Amino acid sequence: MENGISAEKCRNSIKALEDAMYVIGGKWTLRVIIALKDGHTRFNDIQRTIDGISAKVLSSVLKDLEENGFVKRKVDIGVPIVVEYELLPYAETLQEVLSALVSWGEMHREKVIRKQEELV
Amino acid sequence: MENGISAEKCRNSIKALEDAMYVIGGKWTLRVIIALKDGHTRFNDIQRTIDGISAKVLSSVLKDLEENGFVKRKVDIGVPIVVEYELLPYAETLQEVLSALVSWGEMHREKVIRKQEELV
DNA sequence: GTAAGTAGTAACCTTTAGGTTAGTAAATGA
DNA sequence: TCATTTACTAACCTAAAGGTTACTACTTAC
Repeated sequence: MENGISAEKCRNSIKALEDAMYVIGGKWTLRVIIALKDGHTRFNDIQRTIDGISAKVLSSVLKDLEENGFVKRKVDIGVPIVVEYELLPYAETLQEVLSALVSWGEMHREKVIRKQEELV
Repeated sequence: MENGISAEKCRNSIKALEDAMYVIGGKWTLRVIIALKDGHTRFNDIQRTIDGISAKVLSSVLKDLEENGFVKRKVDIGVPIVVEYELLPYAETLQEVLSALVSWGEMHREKVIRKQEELV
């Protein structure tokens, strides 16, 4: 385990893991991405879709998503002004992570439920 | 999008996602799992392996991992008492999540670096 | 005339994960 | 003999993520 190459590799994997968690590990980040995927493109629409999120938090999540290249903010200057948030292709790169997390989460929940039933 | 079945499915996926993030989303959780995978089984050994983790935090992470069925705590009553933490097979179910996160993190970092280089 | 919707921001507060320091008690090493 | 190692725990503190409330200025609907 302690030869140079594999230790280096291991450190890189950990770094990558932490980078990923930093970007998508927020409480609301993935939910906002899912809402956008689901076709909700406007601020209040997204907020209504995601139960419990506040305007302040949604605003900051959207800014982070923009900075990270997941989302484009489009402003239509009209009457009234309409702002739309559009998922960029880069968001699709998360697909594997998302589905791995979802299927693990489902599996884990079933396990937890089985365990609880055993205790009854 | 708004028919009953797919909305229900969507809500379940989100729930699963949140469950997963709740279990593995802590700052140190995945790193502790990796250290255990790497063959570090004893408390101080793990702590030395993971740069920056405190005894208090390691202790609580290990307790959570035990509760979630990832880890078994084994006590050898001898002189001195030796405690060993052993990864259970259940931890292997995380493999897909881990590798998806690592490869996404690597890809994302490269993208960020490229972007920074463009700016120079 | 007033309520509600548009997309947010400002100021403030709370919660909690995590960090810091110190200490246990017995054993080994220098 | 003094420091170090073992596996932690207790008490305390901090930072930051997130929550709450109120407000903007304009428009449409009732």
